[in-house]
Amino acid sequence: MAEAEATNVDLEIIVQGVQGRSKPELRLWLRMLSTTKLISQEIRRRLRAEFGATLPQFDLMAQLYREKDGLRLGELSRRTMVTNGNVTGLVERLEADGYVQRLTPDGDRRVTVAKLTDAGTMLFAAMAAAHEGWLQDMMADVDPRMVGALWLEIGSVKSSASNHLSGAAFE
Amino acid sequence: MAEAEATNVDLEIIVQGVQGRSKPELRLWLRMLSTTKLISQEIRRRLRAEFGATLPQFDLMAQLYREKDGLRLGELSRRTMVTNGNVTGLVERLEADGYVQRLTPDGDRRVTVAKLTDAGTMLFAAMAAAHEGWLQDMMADVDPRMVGALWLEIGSVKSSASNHLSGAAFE
DNA sequence: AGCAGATATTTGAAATGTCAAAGGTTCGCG
DNA sequence: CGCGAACCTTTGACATTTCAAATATCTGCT
Repeated sequence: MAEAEATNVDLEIIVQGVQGRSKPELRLWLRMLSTTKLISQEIRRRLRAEFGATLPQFDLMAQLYREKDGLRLGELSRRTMVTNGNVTGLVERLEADGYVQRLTPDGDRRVTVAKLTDAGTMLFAAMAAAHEGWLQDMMADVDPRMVGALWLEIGSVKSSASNHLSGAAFE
Repeated sequence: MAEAEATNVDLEIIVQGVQGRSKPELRLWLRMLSTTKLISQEIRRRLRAEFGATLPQFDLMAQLYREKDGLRLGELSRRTMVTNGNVTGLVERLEADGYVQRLTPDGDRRVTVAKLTDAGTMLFAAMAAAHEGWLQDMMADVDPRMVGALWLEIGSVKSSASNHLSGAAFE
């Protein structure tokens, strides 16, 4: 016995010790972080097991899927929130596997555009359908009204954070 | 002006295209993910800039900080939600920097216990204080009541996800 | 005692991640 | 025209990440 519940000690047992009590913002952050990690890891496991793909590859393909004409690497980088250098390698591997194609537009030779191949499009469609199902499954016990409410509330967190980034000086 | 808003195209422009509409669970997930990434990256930047530390190092030290007697690596792995192999390297580097100390208890020579050094304790205390401030700052625009509500609601998401993991078969 | 199986950590290969510096290309302006 | 600034991508050095296989050690059972 005693082996199934131990998994949930988590990050939430963090920091707060500095002087004993922990501020609500910190508590919320730790819970957001651990929840996101938990779900991400499950998705990663399933993508690997069922499709032999990684989560970053899935994310990248998701962006390309909606843009039939492909995207510049810099644009891909912004949308996936991944650094430029990283995108280079990601696309390289996906190209080697035949899911993505790289091309340089006539106008500007600095630019590289990445595009899904037919194989990539088909693979992604299958993964996306499964992915959506996994999420509904994992959130099955959450009140549907709460799902909508959470979406709004987290939006408020996101925009607050956006407005307080170090580089967000404005002008 | 007009340069501060382009950053927000995000992951939320993902998947949902498979057949047009997107399920609320998926929408919520994408927002959770992008929000968490946004905040994590900001924290990572600041930890690096102000303390020369990485986020995983911070997480690991946070766990050790609350356990004056140190933790076994396996326990550290569970609490930080990081794989065993990963903990090895993290502790190695922190030990090289003099913030963590590794020792083997008398009873069981399979075990390695990691413990903060005095330097590690002082460094972490400083980082934790700053970290808490950053979070309050980033969530400054969020209604305090919402912070509490979110904590509860995300708890419900977390426990639903926990109950639907592939490995969570039970018995 | 002695060995099979359980535990705990390390190692190794491959992918991802950041940042900073280096490469090309294009643009604007004198 | 011609050159420096701006833009886009790649490269290189490291840190983190996962998984699976290898090591070590301990435990229980005969």
